Amino acid sequence: MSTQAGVEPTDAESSVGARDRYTVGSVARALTVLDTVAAAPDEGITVSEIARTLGTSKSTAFSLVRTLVSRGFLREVHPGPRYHLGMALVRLGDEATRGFPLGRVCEPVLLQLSRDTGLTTRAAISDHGYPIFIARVDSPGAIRFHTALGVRELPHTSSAGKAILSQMSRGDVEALIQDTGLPRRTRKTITTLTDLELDLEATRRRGYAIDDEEDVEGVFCVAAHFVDRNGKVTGAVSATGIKLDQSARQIEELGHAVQRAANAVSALVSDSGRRGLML
Amino acid sequence: MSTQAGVEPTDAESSVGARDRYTVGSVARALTVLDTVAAAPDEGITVSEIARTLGTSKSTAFSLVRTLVSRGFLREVHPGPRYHLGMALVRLGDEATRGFPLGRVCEPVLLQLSRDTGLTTRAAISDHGYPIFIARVDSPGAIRFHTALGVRELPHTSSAGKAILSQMSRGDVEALIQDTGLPRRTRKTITTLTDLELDLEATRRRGYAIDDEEDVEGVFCVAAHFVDRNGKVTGAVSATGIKLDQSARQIEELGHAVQRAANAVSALVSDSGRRGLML
DNA sequence: TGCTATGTTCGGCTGTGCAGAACCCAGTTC
DNA sequence: GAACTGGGTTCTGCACAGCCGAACATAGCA
Repeated sequence: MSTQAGVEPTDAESSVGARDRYTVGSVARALTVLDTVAAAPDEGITVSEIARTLGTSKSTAFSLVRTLVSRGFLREVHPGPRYHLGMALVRLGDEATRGFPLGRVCEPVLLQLSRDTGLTTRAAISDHGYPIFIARVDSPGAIRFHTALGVRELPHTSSAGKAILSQMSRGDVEALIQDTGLPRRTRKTITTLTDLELDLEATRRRGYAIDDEEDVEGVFCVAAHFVDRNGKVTGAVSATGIKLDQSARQIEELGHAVQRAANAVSALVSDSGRRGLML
Repeated sequence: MSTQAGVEPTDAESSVGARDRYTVGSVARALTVLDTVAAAPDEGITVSEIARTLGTSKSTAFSLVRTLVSRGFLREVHPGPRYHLGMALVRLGDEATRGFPLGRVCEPVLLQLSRDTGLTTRAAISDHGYPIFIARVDSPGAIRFHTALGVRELPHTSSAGKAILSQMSRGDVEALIQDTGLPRRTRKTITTLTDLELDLEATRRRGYAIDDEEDVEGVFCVAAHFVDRNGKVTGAVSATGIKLDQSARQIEELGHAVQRAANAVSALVSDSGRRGLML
């Protein structure tokens, strides 16, 4: 219950390290290189910049980069040697998604929902209450949201997160919020526990969650949770578009469409006899 | 021109190593772990198995795995600790595809083509003549091909490869075939240079390439190349389905649909003012 | 022509990552 | 239930691999 104590398990994992005595340093460094390159702007990143963010010498960063390049995890783009993520990551990423059958199961549903609504649609799995998006179908329109896959989003600012939270017990929600807090993202972000409880109650009543510019200004989002064969909440389906003063009726229609999609996913999940669908 | 000489650049990259003096061993080992896990069957792989395929001690493999797990590149699935590719690879893979804008550009076109034909559609870029698929839209139907992204396919067994080859000079094609050979995949695979030349000539005449069970038994595939703003061939669009005695008319219609899609990609590529679209 | 940025190469010291052995633990088999 | 056979985990010590720093090459800029 109380948080101030907390035995002392947070000691080692304070910084990025998480060195649990078996961590091999150079590998951890190399992985950090990958993260660094991923976070770099579109035009790529130089060895020197990598060395700076890693806090290592240029020659060390150079060796790591060369190793990653030789295996296709990074690619060198001239001029002025700049590095991008490589083909091997496309390959492994594609393969990794196969490990989450849920994503593949959702895809046709997302496709249909995207066609019906004209919006970008996504599916998230619940990682202890946090939504992690694992599948996406971009809207046919020109507007592109930079919606990353595989990252743990905040539970209280995304509609998918709130759809998941709405099905958790009050105690679990409070415990989760203890950990993560309620950081503000926009002026409309929910920042108090009572407001969150109210919103979750409303979500339960109407059957779908709404994110009205609470995560990103100008972005509107609706989501509904889905369950596995045992009724356990495993994730949510969401549709995202730009905020343009939708009428209450439009929102309701959208909400129901998303709900139908989520139900379809629930059915497909129960259907696919294979247990698994882990996480 | 001649291939037999070849200064001596193939010395070091003989085995998997490619240790160009700056390679850091433990990182290379860790990357091999990722490849190993990726190649493992769906139910995952154990530390011991990894150690065996790596040819290292259990404890070494254990350290590497722990490091990768702590960073989310692998995930542990009980019971009987088995490892799968992790969420970080989904994230980086998704991010990596952003580095190939071509993929994102193609997506709506592939979506449309998939809707029109009911088939799985893909886009490949040409890596020195070899096709590498970087985008895919699965067919809505139940049949799923295991079509991996990011892997270098054989040029002579895939329709995308032949579509690309058909636009290369005879000399370049011969040089390429010298390197890769014409390995047989099915009983219908083209295995002689003259047959290949004939097929490429036919491809040029009709404007699209056909793979009639030449790569996988029972799989039929049609592809057309696309070009960048300078007219340089940068890749191909393909549609894949099961072979079911399509009529000549049906094949022709399919071919033209794929051609239209490829032309659409060419237009979009030239259109998107940004040079880049590298590789 | 300097100046400062980059990438690249080298050699030497130190620390770390490796192997191996020992230890658990769970499931089989007799 | 004992013996056996996998698995995973822990520990120690040594050798060498991986770091750093310094030096060099090169490119852009004032």
